[in-house]
Amino acid sequence: MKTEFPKAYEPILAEDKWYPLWLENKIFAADNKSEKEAYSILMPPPNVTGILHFGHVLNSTLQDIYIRWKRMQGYEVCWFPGMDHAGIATQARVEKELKTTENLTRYDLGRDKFVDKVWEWKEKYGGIIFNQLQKLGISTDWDRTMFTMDEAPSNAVKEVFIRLFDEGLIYKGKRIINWSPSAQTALSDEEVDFKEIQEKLYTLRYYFEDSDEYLQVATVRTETIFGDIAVAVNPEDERYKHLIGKHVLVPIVGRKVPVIPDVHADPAFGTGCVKITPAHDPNDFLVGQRHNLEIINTINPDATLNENAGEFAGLDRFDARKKVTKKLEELNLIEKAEDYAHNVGISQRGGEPIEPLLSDQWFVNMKPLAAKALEVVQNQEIHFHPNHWIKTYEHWMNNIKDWCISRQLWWGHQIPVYYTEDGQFTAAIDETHAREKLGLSADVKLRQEEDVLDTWFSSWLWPMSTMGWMSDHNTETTDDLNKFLPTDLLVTGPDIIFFWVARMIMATEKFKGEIPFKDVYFTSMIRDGQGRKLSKSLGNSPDPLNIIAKYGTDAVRFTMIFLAPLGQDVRMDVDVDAQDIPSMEIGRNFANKIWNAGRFLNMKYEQAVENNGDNSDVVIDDSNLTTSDKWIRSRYNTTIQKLNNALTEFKVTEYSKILYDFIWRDFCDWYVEIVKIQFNDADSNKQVAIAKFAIDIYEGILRMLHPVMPFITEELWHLLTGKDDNETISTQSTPVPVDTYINIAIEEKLELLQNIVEEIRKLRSSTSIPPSKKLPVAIAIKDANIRTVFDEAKNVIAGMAKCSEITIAESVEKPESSLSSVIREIEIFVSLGDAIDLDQEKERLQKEIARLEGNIRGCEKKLSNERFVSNAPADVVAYEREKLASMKESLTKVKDNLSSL
RNA sequence: GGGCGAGUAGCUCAGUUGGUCUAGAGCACCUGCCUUACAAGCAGGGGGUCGGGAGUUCGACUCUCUCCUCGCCCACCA
Repeated sequence: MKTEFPKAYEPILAEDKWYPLWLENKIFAADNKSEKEAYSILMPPPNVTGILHFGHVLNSTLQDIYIRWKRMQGYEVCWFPGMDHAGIATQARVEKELKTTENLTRYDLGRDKFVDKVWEWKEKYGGIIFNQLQKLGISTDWDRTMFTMDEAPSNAVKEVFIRLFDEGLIYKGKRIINWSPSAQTALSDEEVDFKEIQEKLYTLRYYFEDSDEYLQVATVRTETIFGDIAVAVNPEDERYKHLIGKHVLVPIVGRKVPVIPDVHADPAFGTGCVKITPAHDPNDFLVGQRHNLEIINTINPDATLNENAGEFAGLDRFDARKKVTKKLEELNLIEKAEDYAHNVGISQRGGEPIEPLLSDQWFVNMKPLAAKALEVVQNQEIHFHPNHWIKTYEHWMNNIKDWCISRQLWWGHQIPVYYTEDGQFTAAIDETHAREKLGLSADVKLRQEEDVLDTWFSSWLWPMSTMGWMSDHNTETTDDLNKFLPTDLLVTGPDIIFFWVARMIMATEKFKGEIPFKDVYFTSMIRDGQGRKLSKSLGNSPDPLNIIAKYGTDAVRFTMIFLAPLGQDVRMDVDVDAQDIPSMEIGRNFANKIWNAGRFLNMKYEQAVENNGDNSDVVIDDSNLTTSDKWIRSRYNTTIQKLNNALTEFKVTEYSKILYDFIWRDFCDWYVEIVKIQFNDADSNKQVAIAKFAIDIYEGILRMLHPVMPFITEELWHLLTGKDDNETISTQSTPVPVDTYINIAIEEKLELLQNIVEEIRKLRSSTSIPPSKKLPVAIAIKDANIRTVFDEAKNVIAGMAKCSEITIAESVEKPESSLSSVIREIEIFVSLGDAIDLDQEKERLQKEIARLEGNIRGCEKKLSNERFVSNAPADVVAYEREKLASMKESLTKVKDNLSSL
């Protein structure tokens, strides 16, 4: 029966068919009790608000390649999927929706009802990205999908908080933190980006009491003068030394403040005098602590000025700045105003300038956690790819600061701290335990801390909590933890090396005494044709699903890998209007090439069976293989080795390029063409064997290719093997290289044969003879070994190079009216008859003579250099000698050919 | 200011420990081909003083120094 084999690969059919079958047959399900060696990956949990972008495509494809490759190698594979509750982003999203649909704020609803709303939202929209990820064909164990707010990981979060609290590593403190006025919450240092902004730098006059004399003090933020408590000068600054201890009046406010000595004042900057506002500047806060200064808070959490700002109270900080500046002008208290470019901290979340704000927050003392985490990376227990990220990691670890973990949000893990009315507090899993810890009776009223934890506080436990650690406050170990921790690979962007990678290492070392993963693969950044990062706000990011619909999942996966070298950004031309990325043609064309090769081999096989019956028991062994067959078998096995090495070394782009070159060049361009010729030449009873041999290699190609192109390989594998739909290539073994099949000598001989074929084509193409016209060709080969191979492959050469007849001999007389060429001492003659253009041929040969003479001169010069001959390795010298002799021999032949014209 | 990465054909990039490199591939370009697997294809071709300079070496795209350009990260600017 004929196999139904469409002319072109139609991705959508394969994708829609196989993914549901894989799920149904539980191909991706992991067994933590399996005897097989484990291989596991944690998916970086996408945000619950997230939608698929090309970063996910690259990242997921990389993970899937390793997961599928290891699965085929016989490992017990587990890919843990998960989703992140993304505190600020999600809360903001739901608040916005609440506003537009019901015109309500979260305060209108109250905490409990608002949190219920977020859960509702999550149930409705939260899974979108998982459906999108499934379109990528990724083989995660979906049954293990976990959400950071689920009960099990939430319990782990509580447990860790309590342990760190009890150990004194979590503490509450009044500090200057990064405040996001739009989100009304504190942010960690890592959540603040610095941007250069043009503003005015005002130099203000701080008059001495009862004097016309004044100090010049520069500031951008005139609205902060209400919090001024001192003016600092550098203790070494000769200009001001004598003024230390005197007092000046804060403009407008009129408050008498001291001139104090502090190194914070840089004599080289501005006037060398700096106003000190401890409540609104981190450095000023430190100055304040050193000099025991009062702290006057003048800004509200919503970034309006408070009652300490007098007539300016209630104004927004930026509005207030304008009005205060105007007033200062009116009072003639501004010495000068200059344009000034400086860096301003911007909230990664809201995009507005952060406000340094003094408030009570919770912190983790990170120093004690960093030492071990630094060690395991430095001693290569954990490998970074590319390796150079170690330096960035070391720098951060060595300068680690306390982590501000409290957020003034409602969506997140509420901090498990309980307060009594008289201010005692402790961390506990619930009120009962808290009372116990504080030694209180059951009727004492407690209040839970209202703040929630930074989202990353759950993320850093991910390696443990996904596997059930402390899921019930009790379970230190589980089958998953025993089997799959440490995980093998983490694939993520270098932008979260501090947010996530470093902290996972710290937490897993601290609480489990293990590394969380063995290898970390840092992905490339995807950029558009102009080098800009793909982003929603720039409008240069097409929906990957549209691209997939256009080119097919496998094509997109392959192209991404093909274009994304380890450690370097990827540039792709992007047409957002057309929702197109033209370079995806690379993968699509490749998929089509693979498809058609399969279609052709299948056709030949069926043709052979039709002609001769299914004599598939014909033995295929060295006795009936041609040199060409042995060549492709050698190339195939070499390729398997190279692929394994590439993946082992995390050179995934190389893996894709090796596949591309081998399949397209070696297999399709040469071997399939050779098969055509051998098939036609063969006795009819050998045709089945010829087709089968080629199909066997092709089937191995499919298995090599499956990790990156799962759908087309599954489809073709079934078409060729006729297996039941419930079987899958996913669980077949990866090809294992057979060393004895690798034969470099044969590879070299075939390469020479290819060169000769190419040379004949080249000679032909310089003429006006139609490509379909066959011409007589004669080849002179002195080397008997090579001649034997060429003799055997006579018909192959003839077919590939369009020869009407072909003569191969030790030496041949140059035929009349022929073009000639010499390749590695092998002479080729193509007879043209009347069509020959003698002048053109003479010119060509003269050029060749000049080229050879030039090379010979270079070679001779090298060899006549005493120091080269004595210093260079013997084999290099020998090679040069051989090359020289060969070129001289060739030169003689070309000269003879010229003179015979 | 500190650190990291990159500069090779018009574009995107390979180039393993310095010597089979007369520096490769894909796309783009030019010339032929609808050769019954594939025009999403086949065959052939043009195109680069490997960012500049210096050094080490018999020999440098590859190592060292230096300069220039671009990108990223960290720190910090009253």
